[in-house]
Amino acid sequence: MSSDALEERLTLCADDHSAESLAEATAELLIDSETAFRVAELFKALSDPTRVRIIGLLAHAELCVGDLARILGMTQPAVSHQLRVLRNLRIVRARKEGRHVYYTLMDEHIHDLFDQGLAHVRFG
Amino acid sequence: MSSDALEERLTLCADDHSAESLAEATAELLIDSETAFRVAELFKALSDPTRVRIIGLLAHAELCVGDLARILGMTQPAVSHQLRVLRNLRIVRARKEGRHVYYTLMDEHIHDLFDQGLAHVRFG
DNA sequence: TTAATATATGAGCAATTACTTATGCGTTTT
DNA sequence: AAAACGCATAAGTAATTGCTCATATATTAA
Repeated sequence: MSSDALEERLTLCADDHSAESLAEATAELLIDSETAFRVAELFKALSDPTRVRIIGLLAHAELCVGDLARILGMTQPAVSHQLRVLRNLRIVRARKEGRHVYYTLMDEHIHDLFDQGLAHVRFG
Repeated sequence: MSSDALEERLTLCADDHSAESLAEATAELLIDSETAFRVAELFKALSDPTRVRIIGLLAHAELCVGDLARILGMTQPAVSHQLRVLRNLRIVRARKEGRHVYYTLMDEHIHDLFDQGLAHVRFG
């Protein structure tokens, strides 16, 4: 669902630049502020190198907090803080087992979104 | 290319938690720091509500800076600053014509990545 | 129970961010 | 030529972020 075949890409800004006619022409194109905030929030969760590496690991393996910290060479609280960010935005899911907490990615949708960003950097 | 059918998702952290065996098991899964930085940088460009709205507009229309500012109800320098962020990361492309500068999204890959994030928020 | 382990959380700090106002540069108009 | 327009940029500022160390909570072991 990348681009709609029915609609051409407009080029505005030709003659009239009044706020009224612009608002009319772009009313449906302008993303409302709540949606914009939530989209930004989702991408923000993926916008830190540490979280990128955590997601990259959890895309292929279920890991507990301590092992994530050891693999990344970071302190346990630092990793826990980042995991909380990812949990709050439903990027990862936690499964408690004894005194360990195992993390994985929430779903395939997140996996795809992440892979697409990774692919864009690797073969872009 | 979402998930590889050949590989099962591992569950580590079973018995041995030594740094050596973990490093061995996850060596290929761990994203190198430069790649992690660049992926984070890409997502960071999409992680601000103003930039999300700009990208949402440019996904459907080619617009000059002044009109973007009018549509968004923001000052022109504020929009210019965000456009520079997007330009530096090759998210948008600028086309100069007279004293106007028209912006659009760089390519369909960016369009798809953005749409996927938007869809995840809207239906998901 | 007491001690040890695994994780989560709170406070504090340096670095970053997104805006503001002021101004500079290039293009068009008169 | 000068004036007006469109955009980019610089400096400054309040708010946010990602870490640190210290501590709280929960589970298992002795």
